[in-house]
Amino acid sequence: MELLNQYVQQFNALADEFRLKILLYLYLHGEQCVCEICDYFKIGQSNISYHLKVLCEANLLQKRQVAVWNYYSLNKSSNMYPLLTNLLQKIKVKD
Amino acid sequence: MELLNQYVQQFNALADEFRLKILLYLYLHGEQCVCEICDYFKIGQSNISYHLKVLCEANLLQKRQVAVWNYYSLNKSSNMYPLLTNLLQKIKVKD
DNA sequence: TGTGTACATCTAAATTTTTTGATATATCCA
DNA sequence: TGGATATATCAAAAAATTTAGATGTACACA
Repeated sequence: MELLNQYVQQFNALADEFRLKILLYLYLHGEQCVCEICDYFKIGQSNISYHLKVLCEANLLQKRQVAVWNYYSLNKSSNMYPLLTNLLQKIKVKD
Repeated sequence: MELLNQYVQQFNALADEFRLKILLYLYLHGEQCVCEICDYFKIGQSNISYHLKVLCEANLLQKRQVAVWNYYSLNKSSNMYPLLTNLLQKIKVKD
């Protein structure tokens, strides 16, 4: 049941309004650093970091460090990437 | 952002090991009543009812009542049905 | 009508997740 | 070196979810 638990972790990462909004933001704007995401959402930095970590651990985001900045972007090699982008596209169009 | 919140609700319903196991059980065995599910999982009836409700409210399951029995099955008209069955098939094969 | 069964719902307790503020670490630049 | 910035991590509080037991309701059958 290891695969089942991997899905549980991924669905759990996706099951949060704020995290889906972060994913949508990165889908629309491409790779962004934490402070840009903080500015955009007007939410505390430690809270953003927490949600980014949940998304990274579920393998939905990837992180790239350049000097002091940590850039996050959708992880194109995730098994969920096709589903996720399909869904974000629908949200983008509809909302 | 209504669509986004619909996805949040659906992912949330899927983000639980026990609920995924219920879905897998119904995928493999077809429509079952609550007491059959209770027998299978050896878990309290009120707890099963709670999880079935979460899955129904996310539109992933449907319910059919016949006399005293409530039969639950995968909701084939859910937007998630294709994804869900694809995923349950993978879990079935691999685990 | 009375009894048993299947199930939902309620409530309280237990558990988990999320938020917030504080602190720590690393890098850059004067 | 000292200060500023970016970000992770920690710990405590707040909030949400899950579990378990009790109760209520509807139906079937004697």
